[in-house]
Amino acid sequence: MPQATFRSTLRELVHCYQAFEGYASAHICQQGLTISQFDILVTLGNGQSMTPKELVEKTLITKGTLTGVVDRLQLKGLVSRTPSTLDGRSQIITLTKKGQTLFEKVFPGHLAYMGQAFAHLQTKEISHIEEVLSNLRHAFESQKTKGKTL
Amino acid sequence: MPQATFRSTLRELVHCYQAFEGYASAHICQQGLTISQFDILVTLGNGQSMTPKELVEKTLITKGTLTGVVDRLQLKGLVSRTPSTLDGRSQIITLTKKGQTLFEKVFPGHLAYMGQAFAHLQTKEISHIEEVLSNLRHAFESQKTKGKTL
DNA sequence: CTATATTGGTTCCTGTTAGAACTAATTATT
DNA sequence: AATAATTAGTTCTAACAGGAACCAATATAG
Repeated sequence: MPQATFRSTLRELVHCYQAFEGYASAHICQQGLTISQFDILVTLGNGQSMTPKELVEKTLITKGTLTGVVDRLQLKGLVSRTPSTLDGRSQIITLTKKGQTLFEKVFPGHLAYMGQAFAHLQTKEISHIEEVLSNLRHAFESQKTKGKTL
Repeated sequence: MPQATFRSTLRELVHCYQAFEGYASAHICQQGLTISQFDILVTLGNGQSMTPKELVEKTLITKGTLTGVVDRLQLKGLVSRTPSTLDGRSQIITLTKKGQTLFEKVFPGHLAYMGQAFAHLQTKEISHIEEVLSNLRHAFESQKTKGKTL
C-alpha cells in the first residue's frame, strides 16, 4: 500500500464538507431554520405533498429523526400533517400557506447565495468536481459491501 | 449564472461525505467507540498529552462538546485529566495505559481498512482528488468572508 | 496594586443523529 | 377468515453539535 496520501485526502474531504456546511448554514440559520428543517421545506416546496417515508428517501434524514423535525416545523406552522385515506398508518405532509410563502421567499435567494461560491468556476470544472466526488463515493460504497474481512 | 450544475455537485459532495462517514464508522463502532471518541484517541495517540483547548484545535469537536466526550472516555478508563501546574484553569489530558493499548490495537487496522477504499486508485489520482476538494473548499471559504451581500 | 478584560473549562439549551424497540395498520400465508 | 409477517410512524436512549451563559483563574490597564 504505497499511498500514504489518502489520509490527507480524507482530511481534505472532511474540511471541504465542513466548509460547505458552514457556508450553507450561515445563510439558512438567518431565516430561523436549521439545515434539516430547510431540507424538508425545500423538498416540499412548490406544493409537493408527501409521506414521511418519501421524505426520508428524498432527504438525508432518518426515520426516527424525521418525526422530531416535522414536529418542530409543525409548531412553527410551516407544515401540516393529514392522515392518509389510502393507508391508515400513513400521513401526508404538506407545506402550509405560511410554509409555502417562506419557501418562495427563501429558496431563490439561497440558490443564488450557493451559486456565488461557484461563480468563478466554469460549468466544465463543476462537472469535473462532481465526477471526482462520485468516484470517491463509489470507492467507499463498493468497498463497504465487500469488506467484512478486516 | 449559467451553471445549473452546481446543485447536483453539492448533492454529490454530501453523498460522498456520508459514504465516507458510513464506511469509517462501520469499522470504528465495532470497537465500541464513537467517531468523536476515536478522533480524540487518535489525536492523543503515541503519548501526546494535550489540553482540551489543543484538542479542540486539532479535532473537529467544539469546546462545549469536548467536555462530554472526554467525560465518557474517562468513564471508560481510556484517558485521564490532570490539573496543569502552569495554569490553574487548565488541565492535561493523556491516554491511560488502557487507552494507549487500545490505540495501538485499533489504529493500524483502521488505517489499513481505510486504505482498502483507495486500493484501486493510483497515488496520482488520490492527489488529484485532494486537489479538487481543496479547490472546492476554498470556493466556500473565500466566498464566506466576502459575502454579506445576499 | 486594584479594577477590568480575557481565557479555559464546564454547564445548559435546543436540535439533530443513528439505532432499537414499540404500536397500529396492512399484506401475505395457509 | 385467522394467523403471521411487513410496514409506517412514533418513542426512547445515548451521543453530538453549536452557541450562550457561567465560573474561576490569569493577564492587562490604569
